[in-house]
Amino acid sequence: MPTNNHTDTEQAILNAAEEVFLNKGFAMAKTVDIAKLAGVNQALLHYYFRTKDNLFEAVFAHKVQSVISTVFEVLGKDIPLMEKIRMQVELQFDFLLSNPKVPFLIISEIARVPQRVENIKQVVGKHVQQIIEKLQAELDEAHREGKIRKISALNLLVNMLSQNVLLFLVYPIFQSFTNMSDSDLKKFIANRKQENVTCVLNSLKADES
Amino acid sequence: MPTNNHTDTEQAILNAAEEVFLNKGFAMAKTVDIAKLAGVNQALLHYYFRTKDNLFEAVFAHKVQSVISTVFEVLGKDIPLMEKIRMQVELQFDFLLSNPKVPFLIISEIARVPQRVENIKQVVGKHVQQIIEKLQAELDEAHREGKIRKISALNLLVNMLSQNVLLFLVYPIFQSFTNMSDSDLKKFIANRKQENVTCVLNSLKADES
DNA sequence: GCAAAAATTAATCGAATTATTAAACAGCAA
DNA sequence: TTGCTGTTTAATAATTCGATTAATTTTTGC
Repeated sequence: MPTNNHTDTEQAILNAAEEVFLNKGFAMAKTVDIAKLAGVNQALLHYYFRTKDNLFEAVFAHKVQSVISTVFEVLGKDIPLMEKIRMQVELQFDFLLSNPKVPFLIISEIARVPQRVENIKQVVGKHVQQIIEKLQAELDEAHREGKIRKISALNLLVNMLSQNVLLFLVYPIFQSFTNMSDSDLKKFIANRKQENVTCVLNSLKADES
Repeated sequence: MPTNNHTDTEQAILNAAEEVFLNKGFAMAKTVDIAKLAGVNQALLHYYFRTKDNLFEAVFAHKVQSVISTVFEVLGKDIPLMEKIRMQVELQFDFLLSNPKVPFLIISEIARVPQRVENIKQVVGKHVQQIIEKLQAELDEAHREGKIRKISALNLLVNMLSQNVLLFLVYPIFQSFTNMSDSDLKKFIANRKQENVTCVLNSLKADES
């Protein structure tokens, strides 16, 4: 049997591991399954990563990185506030559309190892904190100009994430309960992008007296 | 060593199991831990429940039941629509406040056994479907009267659940990232109740031309 | 009180799964 | 050729964890 070079095989293992860990979480993922999916032998996992933990670590770190770099990319930019928020919601949504299982991975991993949170924070905490401060300043400014109600950046972020993330955690339940076909579901989800933008922007509207 | 009677011990085991399953999910929960937390020997779990699966089943069914009976209680009632929606959001929120780990339990269980969804549907699907239809009729009515924008009951439900549920799935991350003290976090969460009501109600406002 | 049943425990078994090693071999570069 | 890297197969050690068993204590009914 011909062989691949180092990086090809390693990448194949990583891809397989990502697939399995995303769908099962750490505890229910079997290294044998990962090996099988990667089309390699179990011993190769050991050769490249030594332990299941190491392999998971590699996958997890990569995913967290992609979340952060994608999901907060826009907020730091210099764009008009409303435009920026709309883009941010859409960007988050698109990311989730291509990575629907990532929220589950992160949540279940934090349930497994609560200390993971500190771990992540050390990598990206500073960055996130700066973005929040900048956003808060812009929100305050817009509020002073009477464009939006008074709102904390934190609450706005929670609103955005809530609207976007939960759908991808629960759509299997939804599909079943509403007897949607797969294509119906796809339409429903596609539709939620606009709905989410609307909700988030509406939540900012100045109070009516 | 003095002993408890049957129901006391059984209940102690159930309580311990609930605690552990809620925090870890099925796969990561260890029967030894449950036994230790209940203050009994591991073999007693088998004496009362025979298998880990049975024990989980008891906990899970109970939780699902409480979700359904609490969380959709108001929507069926005859109350003015806006009032009803506000109450519904608050009721969901209060439930989550007392049961913050339930969403994680349900989501992780469905990831483990996808067929669980059908299971739950058979118990409560009919009920939920009726509530959705009733709600849709009321929404259509209100739209005709120009009070709200056109919206599907399903989208409204997703909005409500999104706003309420996600917070409880991610607050550990939030707390860490924002360096909130426990009491700060408590305040923030308490505050979200009003924020969620506002968001959901705002999302219904008639479109501006 | 006493015998039978119920409750409980300690000890360990067995299955599943992960980690590890050994031996062999193919491809390739020096 | 020689030697190195990547890879495979095969086997097995180690571990984890749920399940079982057999013995012990407690409760209950008579």
